[in-house]
Amino acid sequence: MTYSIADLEQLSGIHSHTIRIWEQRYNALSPLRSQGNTRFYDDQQLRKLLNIVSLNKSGLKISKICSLSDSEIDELLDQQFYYSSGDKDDDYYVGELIRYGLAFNEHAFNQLIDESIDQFGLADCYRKIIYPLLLRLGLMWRKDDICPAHEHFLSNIIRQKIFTHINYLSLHGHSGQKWLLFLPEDEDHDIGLLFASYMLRMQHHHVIFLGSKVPLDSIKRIFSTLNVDHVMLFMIKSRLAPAAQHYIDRLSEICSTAKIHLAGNSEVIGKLNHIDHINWIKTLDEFEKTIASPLNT
Amino acid sequence: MTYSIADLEQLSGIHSHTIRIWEQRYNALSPLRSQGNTRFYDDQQLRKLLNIVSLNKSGLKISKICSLSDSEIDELLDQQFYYSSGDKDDDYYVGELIRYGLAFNEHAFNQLIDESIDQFGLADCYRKIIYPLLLRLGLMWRKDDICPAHEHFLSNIIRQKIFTHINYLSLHGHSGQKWLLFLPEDEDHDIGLLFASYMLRMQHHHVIFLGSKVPLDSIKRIFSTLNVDHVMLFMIKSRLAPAAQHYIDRLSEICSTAKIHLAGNSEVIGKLNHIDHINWIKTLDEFEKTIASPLNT
DNA sequence: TGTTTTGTTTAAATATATCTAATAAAAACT
DNA sequence: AGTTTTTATTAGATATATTTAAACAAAACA
Repeated sequence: MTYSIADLEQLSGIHSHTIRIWEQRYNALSPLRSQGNTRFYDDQQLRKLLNIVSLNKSGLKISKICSLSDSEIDELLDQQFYYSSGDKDDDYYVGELIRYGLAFNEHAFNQLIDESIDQFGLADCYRKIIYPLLLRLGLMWRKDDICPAHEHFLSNIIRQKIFTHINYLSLHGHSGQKWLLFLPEDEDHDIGLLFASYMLRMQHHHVIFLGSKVPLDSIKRIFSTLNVDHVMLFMIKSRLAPAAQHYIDRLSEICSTAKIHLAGNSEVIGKLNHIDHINWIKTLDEFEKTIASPLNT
Repeated sequence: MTYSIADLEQLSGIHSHTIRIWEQRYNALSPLRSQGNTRFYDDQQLRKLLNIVSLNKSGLKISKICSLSDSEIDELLDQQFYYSSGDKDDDYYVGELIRYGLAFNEHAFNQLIDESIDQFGLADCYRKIIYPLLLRLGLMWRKDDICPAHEHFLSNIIRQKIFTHINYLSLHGHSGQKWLLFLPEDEDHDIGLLFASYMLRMQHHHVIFLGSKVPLDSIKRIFSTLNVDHVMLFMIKSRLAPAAQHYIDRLSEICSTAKIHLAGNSEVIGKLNHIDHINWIKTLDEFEKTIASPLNT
């Protein structure tokens, strides 16, 4: 799998011009070249760019970042994420689960996660274990400690768990409000959305779950027939500000009769304009409060 | 969402040259044009192309197809798929489920599908109802009778059901052989693969399920550590023959120590060369026979 | 405020993709 | 076998994306 500089622009939210000048000035990336001298990039390079962007957003200067060795960058990335969750037991669970995942040991993974779901309930298990696990997986991918196969293996087991618990809840009637859940066309990671679906159902809300990669045009076609009170979506990927803005503007127009709830990449969401009418969900706690006491649309 | 002619080539398996000449000679498609006169296409046009290709593969001449009206094409498409399954009850189930899906009525859908799973078991329910339902959904999308939101809604409930039943099975120990299941990077539809995972687990096989969009590079990196006996994947999308061949050749090289099982689009698979070592699974029955009596690798 | 660092804009050149049109080759039909 | 239909190949022209390089603007910093 290789990427053009335009692909990198989309995936990182950094203009191609800037990517080039970082290369020229700081040797940030070392792209491969086609016969005709056009740059192209592999996963290794994509990861490096995402790491640079991430450290840059956390305050480091580009020149500084690019002067560091790979191992120094690794350390800084660790510092960004590996603050202890405060609870040693939780950290232990996460570590063990990842160990099992890397060994593709489904049986052991299942036992441990089932045990912790039994103990804490799915909601707290997600907060304490699954969510930190997913964060760490993302970081490990960026550090090249795991490959996509590991991530797919683990996320499908987690998907299985949440789906199973949602299935138990389908006995619940819904007395609450009507929520429409989906991800934009170019987003893949639906586990957070799936968990939101679970939480809403726990509170007896009525959920229409569409999952990932739903074209906005399709939402437009069906929206008026749905009579939903709330729309919830995640924007997780890095994006160029104008693209994100355009998407949210269109969404707002299409879903003007519902309250929109937006979660995800705060770097992207933070740069949006005209979102006073949108509920930006920054933490899981905020989300729980939102759904506990029904909002007025 | 719009597509370039190169996108259409990938999605339909028809060379861009041919797409252009079909337009010139038969007015097959009516692309939009950029300022600079470059063609681009919308979902409507993509569907039309896929319909034309499908009818063409079933034996009709291009010139004939393009002389037909939209409604005549619809009829022919129906004939291609709507042969009765032989059982009126099953057809009724499928129809009702789709009705509920179009209304986003999860409760009714759940009741009916749970009832039929209780009655037939998941395996027979898949064969009689879920699989025909998915086929019909695909056809309805191509006829523009449903939009992606409907398809996402329905397929996520079905995913929920299969995941739940797989979760029950995780108590099973595995005494059988070790299977690795995944889809190529550009494939989305994982329900068939998920069902295969269920069937294998029912037979006490050991399954490593990776799901959709796994890069082959990643398979390469982990394959040697896995010691799997079997690799199973689907190729569902239309592809250009050389691209499909290249993928299978690489896969064969990477997974040379395992038996490869391939299912999906017979138009694509049928054109492959050098696949004597690959088990082409053409029907569900064939698959069941394959996994009932362990193969020698 | 002045300096450094960083990101954006411009320009002209080149690479890549697409366009039209004509011809050749292959496949299907009679 | 000959005709029709369809697909593949070629060529030159144009559109779009990428390249380098320089100048400019904005932001960060001291």
